[in-house]
Amino acid sequence: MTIEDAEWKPPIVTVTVDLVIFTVRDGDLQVLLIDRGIEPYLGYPALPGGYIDKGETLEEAALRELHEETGLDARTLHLEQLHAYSDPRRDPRGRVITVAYLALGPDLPVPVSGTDAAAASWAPVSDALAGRLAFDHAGILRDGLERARSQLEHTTVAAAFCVEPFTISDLRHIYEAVWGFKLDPSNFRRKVTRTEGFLEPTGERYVPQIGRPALLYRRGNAAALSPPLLRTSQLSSAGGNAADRTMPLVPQENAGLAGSD
Amino acid sequence: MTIEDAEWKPPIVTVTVDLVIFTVRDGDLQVLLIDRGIEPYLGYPALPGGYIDKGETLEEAALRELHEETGLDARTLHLEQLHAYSDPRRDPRGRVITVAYLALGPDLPVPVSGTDAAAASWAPVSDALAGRLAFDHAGILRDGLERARSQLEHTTVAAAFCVEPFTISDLRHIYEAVWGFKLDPSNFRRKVTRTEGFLEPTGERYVPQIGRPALLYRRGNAAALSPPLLRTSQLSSAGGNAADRTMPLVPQENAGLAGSD
DNA sequence: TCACTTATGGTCAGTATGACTTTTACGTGG
DNA sequence: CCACGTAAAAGTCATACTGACCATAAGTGA
Repeated sequence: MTIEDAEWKPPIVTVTVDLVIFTVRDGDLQVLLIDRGIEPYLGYPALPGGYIDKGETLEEAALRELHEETGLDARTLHLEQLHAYSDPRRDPRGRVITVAYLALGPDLPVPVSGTDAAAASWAPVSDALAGRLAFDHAGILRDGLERARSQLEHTTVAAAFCVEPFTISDLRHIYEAVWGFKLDPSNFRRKVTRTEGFLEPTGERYVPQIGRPALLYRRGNAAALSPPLLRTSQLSSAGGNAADRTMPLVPQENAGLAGSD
Repeated sequence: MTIEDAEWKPPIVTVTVDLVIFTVRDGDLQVLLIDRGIEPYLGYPALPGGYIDKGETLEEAALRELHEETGLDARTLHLEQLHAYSDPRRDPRGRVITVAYLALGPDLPVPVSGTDAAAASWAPVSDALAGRLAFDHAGILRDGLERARSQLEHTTVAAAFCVEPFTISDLRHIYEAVWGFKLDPSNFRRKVTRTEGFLEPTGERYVPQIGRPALLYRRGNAAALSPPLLRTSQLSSAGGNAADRTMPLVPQENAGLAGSD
């Protein structure tokens, strides 16, 4: 932060936050999108977001937008900064830099159409990426997806997708929805139960319509998963039927080192 | 990015980039700092950085500042976005949001005092964190250190610290400097040589003053390290002498999930 | 009762790793 | 020329973790 010349006027920049809000509904990963009510990109789906207010941090702005769009707060879900996007041509109206946040939460009441939530709705990530999104939001969504997938490897955030109390199958379904392929139930159970502080048994159990009752758990207080639960070459069909194997949502992963901009 | 009211004026924000530039010199991790020539924080050490210019991306701004401070470009080193810092009180002059970048490079000619590099110099990270830094740069530096340490676990960036060609010992010294403790030479060798694409043998060898000559390598084209090279409980003394075990540079790690702001 | 479904638990081989030992290849000083 | 010191390179071995797979348990409904 070198300021050599007191007369120098820094370029005018507008700063916004955009939110990649993920949940798992009906067995697949969904993202909250709004329909843009104004130009540019009128009518296009876009990530929710907005300007930062004077005197608030980016994270506070993200939480505020989140609350406006979904009625949720930080106690219910996980929020983390994703990346800042700054292509000078990303917004035709001028110089707008956006800082994207990733929010992960359980399948909730459905977007409570808040104040300015014009038409917020959940869409499967695969659908959202197949169509067009406003601005550079497709790229932001891709980055958010990759971050979410990576976080599941190294942390216990997957539990943030679950409504407590939950079963190990519920948790496994989160992994399967986010990663896009099936996991071996037995090996998955071994991993998560042996990871100290991932799950906290409630003693209760859930009796389903069919099949053996499952034990119920709550989130533990561990944040990190070490050793990690890697998603390399997990191609198990878990039922002998290759047809129920879900395809990856995005064909190419960006496994690169450098942060893109 | 919801813009409901065309009359609404977004708050005025200034955006800067700050750089955490690491290298390994004399066996320990050093960071490039400048001495602030103006208020606020006159005379305090600070991370190099500056305003973004009109029409350039944050990454371009980071590369430009990097070049001004060190004379280096992206071909020589690794650059990635770290985090955006937005506390409204982080700069007493007003609303300044900064996006920090992490740069990793080999020990080079020394900072070429460029145009506005008032007094740029390398300082051991432990020293920098022990003293005071301008603004919130201590926190940024801590985050950069943690990111660098983590990157060494999962990627091959450590090679970005080495001048080609290099020996496996050179590479191991990078890990030891960044992580702050010694590694077992034999196990380290096994890991890096068996990781496809990490090292590319040159066929040449380096004949040192003492000891057996070492083979020389160049960077391979692999970016990811899987399985990762974890730094958990690596407490080997590598020579039987506990005294040469380096202490961690920072006592407490922030291993949390959520992005801080 | 059996059939069906899912949860839970166990086996076993292959891989990766930490701790440790052994051998190799230099320069150097007797 | 040889013993010595040093560090690289290579090997050993027990343990941990994982993927693939098999077995049993605990419910519901016919």
